[in-house]
Amino acid sequence: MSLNKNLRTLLLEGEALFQPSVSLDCVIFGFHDNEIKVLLLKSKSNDLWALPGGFVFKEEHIDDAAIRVLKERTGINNIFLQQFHVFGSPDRSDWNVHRLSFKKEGIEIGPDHWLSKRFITVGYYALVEFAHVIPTPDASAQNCSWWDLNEINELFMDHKQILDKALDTLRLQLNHLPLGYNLLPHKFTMPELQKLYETILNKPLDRRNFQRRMMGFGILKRLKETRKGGAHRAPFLYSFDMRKYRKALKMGLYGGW
Amino acid sequence: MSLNKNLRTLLLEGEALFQPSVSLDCVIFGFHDNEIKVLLLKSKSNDLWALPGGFVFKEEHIDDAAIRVLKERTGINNIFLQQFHVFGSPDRSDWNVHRLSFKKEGIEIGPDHWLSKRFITVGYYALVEFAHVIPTPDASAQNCSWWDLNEINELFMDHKQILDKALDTLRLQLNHLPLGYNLLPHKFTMPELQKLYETILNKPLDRRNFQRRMMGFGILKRLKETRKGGAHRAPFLYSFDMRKYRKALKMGLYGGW
DNA sequence: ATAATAATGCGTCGTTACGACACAATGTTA
DNA sequence: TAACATTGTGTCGTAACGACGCATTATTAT
Repeated sequence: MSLNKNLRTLLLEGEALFQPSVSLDCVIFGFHDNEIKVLLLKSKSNDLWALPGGFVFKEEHIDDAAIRVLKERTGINNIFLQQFHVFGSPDRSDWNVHRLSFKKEGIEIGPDHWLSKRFITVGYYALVEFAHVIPTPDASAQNCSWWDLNEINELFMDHKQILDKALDTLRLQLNHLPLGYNLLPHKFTMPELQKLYETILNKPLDRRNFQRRMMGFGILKRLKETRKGGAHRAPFLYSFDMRKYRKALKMGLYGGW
Repeated sequence: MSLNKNLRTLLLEGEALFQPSVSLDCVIFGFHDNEIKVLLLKSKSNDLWALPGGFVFKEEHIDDAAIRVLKERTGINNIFLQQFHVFGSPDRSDWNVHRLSFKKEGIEIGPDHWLSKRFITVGYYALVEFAHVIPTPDASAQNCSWWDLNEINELFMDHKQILDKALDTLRLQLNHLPLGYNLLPHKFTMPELQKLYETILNKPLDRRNFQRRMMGFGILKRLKETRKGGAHRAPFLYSFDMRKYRKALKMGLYGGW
């Protein structure tokens, strides 16, 4: 089996290829059906789902490694990607977990195997346009698919904590980044944008005040089209005004002194 | 010489003691004479100043390693300490720099020496009370002292970039953390607190509006004492109201939705 | 002593931001 | 064609905030 071969290659040659001790894990956020989605991998050798992650090549920038992983799992370039935390507990994984996992695949690894050693992992979160993603498993996974944020309970190792931390960071940075540009399609309606914010903040917002505030930022432009086909009055479509958007990013965005 | 012995120990035994590939560097901020200060180390074997840094013991949490470094350089426990970025460029150091540095000390290290390898470093920034710090050099340093932020130009390797990034992060997080508690002495005056903000933000603020806003946060209490001895009217002393301070931290602090 | 000085304490005014809410407009379905 | 649900737009009152005036007070100069 081809994937299995890739897995063996990883196990045998990984130590020579990758920077030791360091890994990275990506929390890939999407937005669909008014729900926050997270892209997860189902391990072949383990019943738990996990965040897509990877290792850093010996001569690779760690941010480039994250971009590479993202590209491999989603097929997307130019992803909004951000470091958010380093998870450096000495017991965030133990080699026995890996041993048992790989044993199911008929592969034996000992405590001295490079994968059994302690890894410090750098967390990245990504905001991607749901519809553009082609979920693609890696060598060690049998499945790759979107999960509803609210339905995620237990994950592999400390990945649930990593996910939670990513979400906290996202909420903290909400007022500093023009959310939506990366998560929504090019054209979107105001109610859709509002739903996104409501979902992330986990609380309802006033329709009219939301619109006033959003428009006040001056980075949205209303198109002449409306979204017909809905069950009621057709809402206008909006898109981000890239000129003002970039300008706002440079100015340091909203709020503050 | 004792320090030299420590240095040799580090060079010879480091590989066995420390997690490979991973280091950490600390940007230690202080505030004194209306200036932001940064604690720097002067290498024995190099003319450049550097951020205090260190490595992570095999069974040590990376955050604990940062706490340990901070404790060693400043003598302070309970420091406000925060990860802010991972610097993972493959060429952020090259082994030749280390080779030349140590050569001056009469120590030869080759490209295969563990210190010559590539390191990915985790940046931490700390806010400390200037007067409590006892600057203490480490084994590889001949000097440890405070520098004026504005007078820092070139630093060892990429440490200037790390410093700049720390400062950016600090400014971004200004509205989310009650600055001052960690940087100022227990009792302080409103003009002192204002100077701190002005220095970090690098722009003047209105005296009266600043006071109104600060008091509005409800985490300061005005004492009955004044600071006499200044050249003019004696300003009141303030201190943080710890009960309300902690409460504010939990509530998520100011601003936002 | 007494006045000059300069920084601090405290308040006002006008504008803007924002939460709560009312009402009109519009596309779909019964 | 009417009922309905959702969207578009505006108002009102309060709170936040920037700009600014004036009184207060500790030190210094005369």
